[in-house]
Amino acid sequence: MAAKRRFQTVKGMHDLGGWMSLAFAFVEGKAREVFSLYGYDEVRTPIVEETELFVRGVGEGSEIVGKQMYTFDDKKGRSLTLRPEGTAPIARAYLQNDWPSSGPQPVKVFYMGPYFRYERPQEGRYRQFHQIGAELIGDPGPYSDVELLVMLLRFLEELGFEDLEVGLNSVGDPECRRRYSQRLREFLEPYRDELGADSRRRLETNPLRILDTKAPRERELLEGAPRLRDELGDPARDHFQVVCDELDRFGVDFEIDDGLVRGLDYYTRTVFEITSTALGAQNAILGGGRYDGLIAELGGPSVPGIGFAIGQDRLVDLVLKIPGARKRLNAEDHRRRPVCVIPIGGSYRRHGLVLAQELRAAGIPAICEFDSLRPLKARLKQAARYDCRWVVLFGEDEEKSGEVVLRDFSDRTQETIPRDGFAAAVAAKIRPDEQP
RNA sequence: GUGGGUGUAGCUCAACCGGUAGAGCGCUUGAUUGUGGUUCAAGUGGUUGGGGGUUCAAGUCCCCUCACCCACCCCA
Repeated sequence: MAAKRRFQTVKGMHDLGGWMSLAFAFVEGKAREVFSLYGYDEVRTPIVEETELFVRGVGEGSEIVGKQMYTFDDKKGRSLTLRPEGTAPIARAYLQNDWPSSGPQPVKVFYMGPYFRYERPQEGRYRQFHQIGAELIGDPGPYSDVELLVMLLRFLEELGFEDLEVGLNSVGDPECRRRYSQRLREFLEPYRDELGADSRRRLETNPLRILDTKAPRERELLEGAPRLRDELGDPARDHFQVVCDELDRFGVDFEIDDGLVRGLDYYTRTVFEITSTALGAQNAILGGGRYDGLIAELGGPSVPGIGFAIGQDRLVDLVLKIPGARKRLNAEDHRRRPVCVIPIGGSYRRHGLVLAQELRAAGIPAICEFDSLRPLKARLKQAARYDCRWVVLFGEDEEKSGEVVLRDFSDRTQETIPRDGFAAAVAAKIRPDEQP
């Protein structure tokens, strides 16, 4: 009775294959390489956490906690949530595993993996998306901010990006924010009627978030608004000054963006974002900042931290748009299969298996086309589809003469070589060609 | 959550004002027996996303539903 049904991925979640998976692996490899250079270690935290972790960590008032979490009860009635972001789990791990006393200070870690947010999908925004992030926990000073940013930019450079827009701001300490929120509220109150419904609500709950509105009328109004930066207390102001000065000294091209306030409640002081105009509406490829109060909020000691999260899906989109990207990815593709072994005749299939094994033992990626009942023609076509450059043929004739046929697809030539030690001979032919 | 757009063969798309579905690519086989990427020939392909309605007749009109895409929102 069951009607034929075509299963497909859940809304907003996708299979990643072909160029996508290549680019994903490429980006991940570069992240490991570069972040390791800066002394960061990789960690992997569970994909599911206690719901309360995110409520406390990300903030009850945030959009994420408010309406975007995949939350469910397990069989014992515990409320669990698919992680919507990476920093709170890292903070949890920091406390749970007592990283402060089990390793060097400050703690430097990076991570990558899938994250989940229940939103309406669109370009660059998916329900399962992927982030690559790093966190530096335990140093309050501005030099850590600078180093983290320099590392980040180094990573992006290695990927082949030249001119990305780096936005920087300081959202100050909690006291500065409270003070400023009050001032902003007073400033906007007279224009209440000109604000959109969202902004009006934020006037009560979180006036800061009004700053990054896209509504033209609201942007106009904000032109004359007091600036958060002018409201910073001395410590926050000095901190930000050092960050800016040092970034200048490193030749980092950034822009101070007064409207840059991040959507997660835990941010303090330095916040940043890197955007690209090549991305469409979802133009932020990464964001981050300092979160000096987060660890304490989760019940730990008062320990400062700073980190960032890169939208891997968006990053990969951009990587694939870089001229020559595909060629570069192919060059780093470990999955290439240069040789295809084709045994001719049903009784030679087991020889195919053995020949292919010998090639692999010699370090040559090889596949075997076992379907010996099809015409040789069709099987050669398969070899071509696998992108193989070489084909090894072995059948009755070869067995008699103790040879194998090695065919080169690139120039349609072929030769016979002795069966014994053929893998070494093939390797010798291929290797020079393999070197870039 | 709110808008707008789109669903026809594995893929990209076509079908005038309703008349009962077509092309390219792909795939399979062949052009003498064991040789690919070109060419030629034949073949394979679809309950037009699903359900209901109007009509003599629906891919085409109406309603519902589902899915995908884009934007708002939000963020990575």
